[in-house]
Order: sequence, then C-alpha cells, then structure tokens
Amino acid sequence: MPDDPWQPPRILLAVDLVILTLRAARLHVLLVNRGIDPFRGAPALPGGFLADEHEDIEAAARRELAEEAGLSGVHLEPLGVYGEPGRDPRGRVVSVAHLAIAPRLPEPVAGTDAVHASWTPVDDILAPGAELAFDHRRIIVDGVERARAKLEHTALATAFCAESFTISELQQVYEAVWGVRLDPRNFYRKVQGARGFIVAVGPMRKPSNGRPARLFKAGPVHVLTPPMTRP
Amino acid sequence: MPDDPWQPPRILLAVDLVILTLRAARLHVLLVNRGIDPFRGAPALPGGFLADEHEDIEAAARRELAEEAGLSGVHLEPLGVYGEPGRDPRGRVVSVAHLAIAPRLPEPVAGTDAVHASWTPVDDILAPGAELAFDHRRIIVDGVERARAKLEHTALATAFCAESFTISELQQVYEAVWGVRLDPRNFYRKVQGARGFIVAVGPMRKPSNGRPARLFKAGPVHVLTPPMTRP
DNA sequence: ACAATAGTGTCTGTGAGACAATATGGC
DNA sequence: GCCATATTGTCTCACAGACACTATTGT
Repeated sequence: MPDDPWQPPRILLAVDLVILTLRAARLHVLLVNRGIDPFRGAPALPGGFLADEHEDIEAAARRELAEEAGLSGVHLEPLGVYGEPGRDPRGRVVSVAHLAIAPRLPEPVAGTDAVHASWTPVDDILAPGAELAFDHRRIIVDGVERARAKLEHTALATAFCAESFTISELQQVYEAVWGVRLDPRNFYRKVQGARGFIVAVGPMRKPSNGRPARLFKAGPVHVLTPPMTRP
Repeated sequence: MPDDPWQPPRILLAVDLVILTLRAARLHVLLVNRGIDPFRGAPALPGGFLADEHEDIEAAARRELAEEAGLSGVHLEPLGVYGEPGRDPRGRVVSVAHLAIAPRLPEPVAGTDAVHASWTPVDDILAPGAELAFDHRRIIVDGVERARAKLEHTALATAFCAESFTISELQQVYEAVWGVRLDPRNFYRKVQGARGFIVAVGPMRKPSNGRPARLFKAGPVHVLTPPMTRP
C-alpha cells in the first residue's frame, strides 16, 4: 500500500488575558485598543501569539501580561479554549484565555507595546451595545464568572486588597465582584468563621467618621472552609 | 523601517477524549492501545488531530468519539487544554481534552479504526504503577474530578442509568463515581428534594429479594436545586 | 449629644447526617 | 413466620440570613 501523504493541519495558537482589578469599588478589566486590522480601533483583550514553537502557553500569557500591561507576579490561571473556526477573519486561530487578578493599581498602565491600554468597568463593556473585538465579550463573561466562583471557595479576595485591610474593605471586594449588597454583620461573622482566611494585625482609624476598624492581613489558607457562599 | 519577517509559529492541535461509563458498579474509562510510536503499545485516551484547518474543535471530538468508540449522541463538554512543550516527543502538540458521559454499554466497543479499545476501571488505571501515554493520567484525573463535581450540581447521574431506574440504582451511580458509601434513607430524601430531578413512572419488582422499588425516569431539570453535596 | 461605622448577640428556617420505625415483597 | 430491601419519620447539629443591640470614634 502507498504511504499516506496526509498531514494534520497546523494552526495559530494565541493567548488572551482577562485582567481584573478593582477601582473605585467597581470591577474593571484591562482592554487595549487594536491598532491593526481586523477590528482596528475596537477594544480588545491583551494577548498575542506564541513567540516560538517551544514557548510554554502560560509563559506566553505572562509575557503578554508584562508587555501589554506592565504587570508581573500576579495570580494567573487558565480560563478556557476559544477556537471556533470563524472567530478570527485572518485564519484559524485557537486562543487559550487566562485569568489574572491584580490588586488596586494606580493609573491606566502604559504598555511597553505601542498599544493603548486602559481599565474599563466590566459593567460598561458588557452592557448591550458595547463593542469588542473577536469573541472577547464571551471570554470576559467567562472570566468574571470564574472570578466570582473563586471568591466563594478561595482566599482570592485578599489579592484585591492592600497588604492590610479592614473587614468592610474586604466586604467591598465581594460586593463589587459579585455585584450585590451584603449585610455587614453577617459578613463579619462569616469571614471570621473561615479558618485561616484573615488574621488580625492591629487597629486603625477611618479618615472621616465612625468607629475605627481592626486591621487584618491575608491568612495562610487558600481554600476556604466553610466557603463564602453567594446569596 | 523594514518589514518584520517574523511569523507566529504554527502548531498541531489535537483532541483527547475522556469517555466515562459505569460497568459492574465501577467507573470505567475507555482506553485504546497505541499501535504506533511514541508510546507504542501503551494505553492512551482516544483522540487525534484536527481533520483540516476548518474543523470545529468540538466537531473533531465528536468525530473521534464515533471513529474510535462507535459512540454518538452522548453528552460532551470541553475539559481543558494540555499544551506543555515536552508532552509529545514528535513536536509541539496542544490538545483540547473533552469529557464524554455514556450510559451503560454492552461490550468493549470495537472501533472502526484499527485501534483496540477497551473499558478500564478508573481505579486500576490511576493506581500507582499504571502506565499511560503522554500526560493522559492527568487528563483522566481532571475528567473524573469534573464528573464528580457535575454530579453534585446537575442531573448528569441519570445519564448513567437506563431509561427508567430505581432510586437505589441511582444511588449506586453516585457511590461509584464519588467512590463513597451513602445512606440509602438520606439519599432517598435528598434526591426527592431536588425538584425536577426525577419523576415517578410506576412500580417494579426486584429479581431476588426485598420490597419492590418504585421506578423513576429523568426529570426535566438539569441544574439541581438544592444540589447533591458530596460527603 | 449626635451621626456613623465597627462589632456582638439572638432568633428562625433549612438542610445534612444519624438512625428508629414501618411497609412490602419472596421464601 | 423470617429476611431483605424500600420508604417514611424523627432527632440533632451547623449554618445562613434577618435584625436588635452595644461599642467607639469624630464633630
């Protein structure tokens, strides 16, 4: 029998990043304005192709995170694969999306790339009528849902806070990410009940008004028992 | 400035399938024996490369499911990406793993491919010392964990059963997948409390001994409220 | 004193798990 | 009757959510 000349197709592999942070008590996602076609001028997630055939996928995500957002050392995890044949008009591109969680950051980070990066409230960019390149709307939806779920079972919320924080500040993280209002008294009890979640460090005073709050820092535990269930 | 001749690398995209079923009250996974190098002769997950540049990833998974296991119409969902640079000695291969859930099936399905497919107990193949091609051990671990989690929140367990079933048969599904023993009385109440999970169809008799059990069939609901929590 | 926020206590309903008790078949 | 399994009932504990109440600051 003759040799089979069939060879499997080779495709382009990209990484896209959903980088979430908290600004002014609202959940924001980092977006860049595309400078080239397709979708020139439209907002898009930071991302790009594998640098070479031997680059690790997560390493590529970290590289893009540094190049386009100037960030390093933040929590990063795989989110999913987006490989629908028609998603990129240039050809077959399969993208591995990653989720990054960053603490409060000063100003719209200027990327070392020529791209223009800016923080955008998640509510705004997901509102009907907002435009996004490719299938990035779905990727953001999935990333936000993942972040919400992780807040339930892990100590991720402390990553959104400063080194030390009050319980009401931590509550604001949960309220902003989940998009709900929580009872401060029940939240207080619940957060204290999750063993190893937070540990006290000392008292502080609030700038304007009210009783000073105790300060806490992130505890040693990463998996919450019992979990912080969503309402 | 001169044009940049850099082009992103092209890689091979594969799909791998974790196909789970229940046989003799044990969770089994479908494995094939590799007929070619690398890992010739070692057990591996069914799978293969994209047929052409325009094939949808999930469509490729369904095609391999049919070709290598003779199955169609079963529940199928994406499980994750496995793309570590060294995972395939032939070169850079990124695999998108999928999870398939199949009801009880008669005999080791003979694939239309030349591969030799057989059901293997998950406990055995994950036991220390068992050999598997590539990183398929990790993929199976992830797939089993996903199936266990889905049993908690969805009506997936009924997919492992026949058209109609008793509550104790449904309990055996949970016990086999979770690998635990459950109290029949508490299980009975809990399963009845999940609204829309199962609906009664009529009585039956048991072959050997004991009181006859009512027969049920899968209800209309796919998301369980309240969920079936693992012990 | 008053406003505002921090922190504590109490109550009620729901659900999980242990396990007693009853029902219904075959033999 | 006896045995095995199915089905129902009861009890206790833990936790979520509602909300009254006390504590501690600035003004």
